[in-house]
Amino acid sequence: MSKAPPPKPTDSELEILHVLWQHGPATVRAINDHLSQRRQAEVGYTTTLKICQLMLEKGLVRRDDADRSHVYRAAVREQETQSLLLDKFVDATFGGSALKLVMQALGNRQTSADELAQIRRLLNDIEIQNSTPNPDDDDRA
Amino acid sequence: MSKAPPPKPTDSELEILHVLWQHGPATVRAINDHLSQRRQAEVGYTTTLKICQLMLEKGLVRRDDADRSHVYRAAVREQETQSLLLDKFVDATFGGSALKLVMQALGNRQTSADELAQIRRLLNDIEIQNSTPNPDDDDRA
DNA sequence: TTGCAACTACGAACTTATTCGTAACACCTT
DNA sequence: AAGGTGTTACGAATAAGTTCGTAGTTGCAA
Repeated sequence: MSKAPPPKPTDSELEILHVLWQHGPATVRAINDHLSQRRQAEVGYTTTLKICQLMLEKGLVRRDDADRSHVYRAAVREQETQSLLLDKFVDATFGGSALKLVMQALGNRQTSADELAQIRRLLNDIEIQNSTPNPDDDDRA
Repeated sequence: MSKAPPPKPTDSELEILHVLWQHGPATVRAINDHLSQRRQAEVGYTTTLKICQLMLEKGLVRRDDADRSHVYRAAVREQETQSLLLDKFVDATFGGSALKLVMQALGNRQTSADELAQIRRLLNDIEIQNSTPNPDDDDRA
């Protein structure tokens, strides 16, 4: 038992992570510019700075402070973070049933033929995996 | 423009809504019992009461106060509420892409053959609807 | 070298959500 | 009628997240 995993990011933190995932390492200035563009209203510079500092303490980002303008980069992967948030959301909103969530997401929404095809492909992959159990499976546990 | 729609429920409020959706109208006592069972720890009775009162003000529940023990019932539908929360979640976590969410939900998770079949059925239904546009569509908008 | 501009650190105000204590009230039993 | 039990109403403490002002520092330009 050495290090605790990074906690669930808050909404504001997630917004900053999106910027870092999409554009790579960035200064607070750059992050703040992206944020201000993404939203309707301007975001206070020190607000963004503060959140970056909090995220650093939580281990959600790392920073390079060699230069005067520190450069922040994501310390958590996009997929893993989304998966973590998804788990909590499924539990809270759909009583833990990922199936209900998927049905709702597909049903109450405009989904293009292309997207449907992608999902079909994924479904096929999953069924192939299910029907041909890999003897090496215990390696990945 | 007459009445504002009920707002997004918080986590605690959602937990109470789950109880009401599942068991129908209930007193605070009954709700609190369900909540205490569902969680590991006991929930304070007045805590549950307070949240019910706040939900009443927000329009998330209605209540019948004819008897001394008021009876609360959900004022919002399960599906609509889940859809509302899902929208926000998809925006915040997956940048608005429901496809990414579905892929993640199916990919990073154990999904049974039965569930996969259900999704396939839904996919078929959607494609049929897409290919045979219904002239009555504007009735449902 | 002086002063301006940009940056970091820090604290405080504000908001929202959660939890619970206490008071007041009604009903029932004795 | 008195007292106990269960209920509602309300206020307050706490916690987490967000926002921003201010102070202090650094580097650069005039």
